[in-house]
Amino acid sequence: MATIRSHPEHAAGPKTAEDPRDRILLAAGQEFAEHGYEAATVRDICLAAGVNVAAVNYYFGDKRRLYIESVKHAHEARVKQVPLPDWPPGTPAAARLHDFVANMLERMLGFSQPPWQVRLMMREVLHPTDACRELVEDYIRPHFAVLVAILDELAGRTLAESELRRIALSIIGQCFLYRAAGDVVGMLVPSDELATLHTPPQLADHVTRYALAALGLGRPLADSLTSRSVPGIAP
Amino acid sequence: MATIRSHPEHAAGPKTAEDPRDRILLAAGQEFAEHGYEAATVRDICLAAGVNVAAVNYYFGDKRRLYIESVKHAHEARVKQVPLPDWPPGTPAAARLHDFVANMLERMLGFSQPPWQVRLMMREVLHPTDACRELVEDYIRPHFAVLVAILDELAGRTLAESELRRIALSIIGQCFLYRAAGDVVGMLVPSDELATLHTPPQLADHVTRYALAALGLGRPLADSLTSRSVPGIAP
DNA sequence: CCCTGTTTCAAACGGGCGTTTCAATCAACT
DNA sequence: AGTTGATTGAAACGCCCGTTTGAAACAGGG
Repeated sequence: MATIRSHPEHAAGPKTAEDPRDRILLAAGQEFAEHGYEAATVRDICLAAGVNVAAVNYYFGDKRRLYIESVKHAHEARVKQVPLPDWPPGTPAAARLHDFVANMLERMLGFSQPPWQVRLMMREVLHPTDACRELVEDYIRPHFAVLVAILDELAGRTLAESELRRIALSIIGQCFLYRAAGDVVGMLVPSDELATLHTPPQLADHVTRYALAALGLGRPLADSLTSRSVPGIAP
Repeated sequence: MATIRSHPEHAAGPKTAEDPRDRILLAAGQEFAEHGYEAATVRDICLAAGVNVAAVNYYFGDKRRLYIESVKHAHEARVKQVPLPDWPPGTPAAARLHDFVANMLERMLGFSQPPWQVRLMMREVLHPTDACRELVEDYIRPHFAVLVAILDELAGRTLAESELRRIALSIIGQCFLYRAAGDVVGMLVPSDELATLHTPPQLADHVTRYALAALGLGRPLADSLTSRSVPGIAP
């Protein structure tokens, strides 16, 4: 038995000590996020995970089920990573709106965490598959409800639920654009401006200010004083 | 041979509907829009176009060049199909803003034209390839400049260019969400509400009203509370 | 030790892909 | 008609895909 035990790397892999199943899930999430379901190959996934090609079939059955599992895995990790703020009672609705927007932008654009998880979920949002409905129910709808509640309070409970939803979607859309079409935004905006005015904190201020002004609760974006700068969120 | 019949050189009358090159471009645009570059197959494209598989190589060289040509083709067709309104001098800026938003929504969501052209361009925006930069320069940037000019006039030329760009992106983001994440929006909003309040005309009204209110030029969306202060945000 | 069930491995299978081949066909002109 | 060059067609090529195989390596209890 002169078979060469060419187990790829015992030390060079990301985390060789973990279960092969977890390593496959990690590598699959990254590959699917980067290239999409069709273009990602199980061979590349297994190479990155340091396992044999047969392992994906052994642990997950086939490529489709591996994909669904990796989406759910990334989703659950993300929920634990960036939870919504836990506002103490009495926190003003306007402050909660700003926190909510900042949280959403940080989750979508923040560099503090590996980007592939959000990229993977974005793919589901943009081109839904079987994993999408679960994602919406567990992850997106609760967040949406929180935003609607904040807006309801901000508007003094004078607006219809349908109108609140439209305003909520307007706010989400502004954040969504930067995540989904960030490359095009980068082409439309000078690069120096991009680095200074289109960062998550700056955008959170802008989106919040825009919403409050539209609701008649803040200073309008355009009046005689705004040409310089409207003070953002005071520390 | 690597010779490509890139364009029919003979000056004879173009048989528009029967030219194999055009039939391939049409079918390719639909297939690429539906399934994406990787998942679309040359065989399906040729089947739909009613030509032999060798034709795509004969006319375009390879799949990649066919893709780029089909994106440009769809783009040019779209520009001719839905041009920007030609406002007579003196048209109020607010009216032009509403027209602009309605035009953009109609172009993105309208049912009056085959949807695959916009779907194809959306793919480029969401996951740029070689064809993207050309698309931005020829198609998106001029529209963006028109929107910025409208906003500049609306704000009485008091806002910095950078601020105008941010507001413009806010407006575009709201429209973009419905196009790119329409499926998720459909899950978050009751279906009856979707059919009545989230149509292109209704959305155009909403987005315009939202922007005008934020600029302090229209009635706030929640106008019963305009006198209330906003603790925690504005000084 | 052997037996038993689980996990890993190299190799291969069948199929679909983009691409190429080359002979057949067509259109136009001499 | 014959010639020529541009198109079309059926078939095949080589490659890589997801998946399967069957045996080797491992682990634990008798």
